[in-house]
Amino acid sequence: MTNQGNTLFWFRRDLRVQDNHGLYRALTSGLPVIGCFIFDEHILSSLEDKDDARVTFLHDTIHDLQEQIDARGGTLIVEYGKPEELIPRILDEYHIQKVYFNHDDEPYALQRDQFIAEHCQRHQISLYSFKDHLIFERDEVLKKDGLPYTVFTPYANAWKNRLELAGLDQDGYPLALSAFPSEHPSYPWKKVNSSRIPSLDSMGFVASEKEFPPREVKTSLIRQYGDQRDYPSAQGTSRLGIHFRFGTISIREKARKAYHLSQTFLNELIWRDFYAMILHHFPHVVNGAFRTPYDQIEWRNDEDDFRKWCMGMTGYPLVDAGMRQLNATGFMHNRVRMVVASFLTKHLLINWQWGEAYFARKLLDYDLASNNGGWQWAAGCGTDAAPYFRIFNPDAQQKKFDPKFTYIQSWLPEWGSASYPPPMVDHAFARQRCLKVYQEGLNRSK
DNA sequence: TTTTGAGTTGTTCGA
DNA sequence: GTCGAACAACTCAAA
Repeated sequence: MTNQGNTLFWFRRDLRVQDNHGLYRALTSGLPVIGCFIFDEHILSSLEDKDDARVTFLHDTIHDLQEQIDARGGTLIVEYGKPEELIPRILDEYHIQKVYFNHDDEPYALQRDQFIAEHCQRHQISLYSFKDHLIFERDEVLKKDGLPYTVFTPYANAWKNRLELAGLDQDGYPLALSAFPSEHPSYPWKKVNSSRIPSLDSMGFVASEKEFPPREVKTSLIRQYGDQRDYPSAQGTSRLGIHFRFGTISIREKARKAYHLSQTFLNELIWRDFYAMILHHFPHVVNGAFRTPYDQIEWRNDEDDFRKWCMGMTGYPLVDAGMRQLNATGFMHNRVRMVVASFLTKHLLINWQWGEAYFARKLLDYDLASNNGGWQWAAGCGTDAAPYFRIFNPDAQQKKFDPKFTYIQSWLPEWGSASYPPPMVDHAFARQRCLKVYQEGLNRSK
C-alpha cells in the first residue's frame, strides 16, 4: 500500500467536504488521500484592496475545512504561491500517483490546469477531473443540431428535460441532483506533516470586518422567492452567491431543495449554468461584446461621471442606494444591480466593461461568467435578443420596487436633505442620447 | 430551406 | 389609474 503512493485532492472552488464530486472520487481511488489548497499568488496579487473581504472569507473557510479534514484523520496542505510551482513540488514530496480535482472553466483556470495536466503526463501521474460546480456544463445541454444555445428560455427547457431524463429518486427528486457521499468508514484520508496556514498578513492582506451570509436558506424564502425577490428592502433573495462561487455549499443540494418549492429560484440556478456554458463556448465575451457589432458603440467614458456612479452620487436615489450598499457590504440586491448597470451603460454611456470591473472588485459573490453575462445583458450586447431601446427609468424602478423609499433610506441617509445632489443627467435627455449613440454604433458595423 | 413564433427582469404614449 | 400598442424591425430555435 505505502509503495503505491498517494492520491492528491486539490481544492479550488469547491471548498467543502460534503457532496463534493471530485473529493468523493479521490476517496474511492484506492490510495490514501491528501488534500491541498493554494492561495494563488497570481490571483491575490491582482486584487486592489488590502482588506478584500473575499480573501478573509477564503482564509476563514480554509481554516474550517482543515479542521474538518483533521477531524477525519486527514491533512489539508495549505500553501501560498504559484500553483505551477507548488503542485509539482507537492506531487514529488508526498509521492502522489493520482491527482483529482473538479472542473474550473474560467480562462485562467483552464490555462493553469493545462500546465498541471502536461506536468502530470510527463511524470506518469494520473489526473482526473470532475463536474461539481455546475449542474450541467460544457456540452451537456445543446440544441438538436449540436450547437450551443444562446437564448435562455429554450436552454432552460432543454436543461429541465435533461434533469428529469435520468429519473427521480424515491423522494421525487431528480437523480442528477443526488449527493456524493462524504462519510464512509473505509475512506482513507492520510495524515502527513505539513506547515501551517499562511497568515493573511503574510499574503499582504488584512482581515475584513464585512459580514458573510449564512450557508442556509429558509424554506419559506425559497417558497416566496418569486413574489419577493424584486423588492430590495425585503429579505427576499438567498445571498448564496458567495457560497456558490467558492463551493462552500453544493449546487446540487440547493437545487434539490428548490426543485419542488420554486421554479423561479431554480431558474436562477439555470442562469448560472447558462452563463458558464456561454463563457465556455464563446470565450470572446471576456474581452468584448457577445454580439460583436456592439463593440462599435462610441462610449462617452467620462471619468468624472464614472466616479460619481461608483460613489453613489448620481442624484438618482435607487442607483445611489445600490452603490452605497455595494461599497459598504460587498453585496447589492439583484434588482438594483440591473438598475445601476442600465444607468451606467445607457444613461452615462460608459462602457459596460468599466462597470463589470468595478463589480468584480467589490462583489463578494463575484463570478466571472455570471457577472459578465449580467453586464452584457444590461448593456444590450449579450445573449438576450431583446432590443436595445429597453432603457430602465431609475425613478420608475424606484416607484415600482421601493415605493416607500425603505431601501433607499437605509443606504442613503442624506436622501431628501440639502446635501443630496440633483440628478446628474436628465432621464429623457439621456434616453434619447443613448438611442442615438447605440443606433449610430450599430449602423457603423454594417 | 423556409417559415413561424417567441424572446428574464422595460418604458412611453395615448385612449 | 389602467391598459394595449409601439418602440424597430432583430435573432434564435424548432417545425
